[in-house]
Amino acid sequence: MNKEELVIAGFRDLFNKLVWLNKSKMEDSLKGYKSSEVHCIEYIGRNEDSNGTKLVESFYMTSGAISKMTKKLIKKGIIESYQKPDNKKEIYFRLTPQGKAIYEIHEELHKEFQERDKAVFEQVTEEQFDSMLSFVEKYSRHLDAEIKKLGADIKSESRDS
Amino acid sequence: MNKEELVIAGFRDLFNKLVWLNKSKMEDSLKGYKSSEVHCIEYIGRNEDSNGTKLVESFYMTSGAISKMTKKLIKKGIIESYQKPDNKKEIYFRLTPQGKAIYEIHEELHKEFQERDKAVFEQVTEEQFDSMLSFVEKYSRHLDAEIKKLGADIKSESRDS
DNA sequence: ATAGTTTTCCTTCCTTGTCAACAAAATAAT
DNA sequence: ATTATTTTGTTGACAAGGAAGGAAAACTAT
Repeated sequence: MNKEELVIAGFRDLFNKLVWLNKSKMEDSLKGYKSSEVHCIEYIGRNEDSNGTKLVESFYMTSGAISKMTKKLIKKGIIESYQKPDNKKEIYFRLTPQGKAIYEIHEELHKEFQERDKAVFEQVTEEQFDSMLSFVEKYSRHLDAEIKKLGADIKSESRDS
Repeated sequence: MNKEELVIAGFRDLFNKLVWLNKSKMEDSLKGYKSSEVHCIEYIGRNEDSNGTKLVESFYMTSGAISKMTKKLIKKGIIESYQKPDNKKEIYFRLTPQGKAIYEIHEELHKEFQERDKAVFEQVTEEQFDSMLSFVEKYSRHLDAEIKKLGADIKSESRDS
């Protein structure tokens, strides 16, 4: 394995561990709420006027899945939907008081996780942070371009048929 | 968001993109095979004497899921199982010729992805690689320790009841 | 104005993964 | 040697997400 593969594989494994561990802790503290639901609550709590499309884009999930999840959260009384007077198509979401309570607990947990991992991050220098961030940014932009290309390909294909 | 969160969130988003994009390309080239199946083929192809437990550990999936996936792959004729003369419990897997063919195509695709992203990685210096790798390693070890702790917690809990 | 196109959201069916209970082999304890 | 515990793998009920197709609102040509 070259270094390129090592970095990718290393980060993938790291993320798997992190997600698994935090998920366990989360579902322990927030009993009754799944980590995917909490993730959704987090997003809606942080972003004013979230709607289905925004959730689809940031979660890399299909619109069908988002539709079902939001419906379930509404049924549970965790979020509520609303519309704007000049737009009858888009449906926005906001947290209910119950949702806000969960959001707060989640924030606390988040701080707990940071505290847990402090020892690791304390050893990272500013230069290392900046270097990693610049790498992430460059790679991310590159992939955006590739995804855009793929989108164009799909369109040109469908034009043939 | 502090730098710590930026790095984590940045990598998470980067990975989501990478997985989504490669998955699309993969299911385009290897029509009929799901990316999860290919992932499994890749692991079995690379690791001599893979068994269920090894797959569970490296995929962070439940043993039920692994059991079903391997059964499906056997049914499709992509992998085959075998046992060792001195152990009637453990079941090992290896690729069939058909599985090996898929493995080869996957390897080709992998090279294609590397070619696609070459421009990004060429800009990364040796020092940056090493710095990222050391970060991944440290963090990973830290999480291993935390996961171990959690395992101990679970055990002590069940001892109470 | 209105006819086509795109965006946004929903529904149904299917696949995949989790959970929990279980069985059998291997290992440990007495 | 016998019994208890752990490891390994399986199964069935259930939940989550994807795919495909559809409907209504919004946009964009004429």
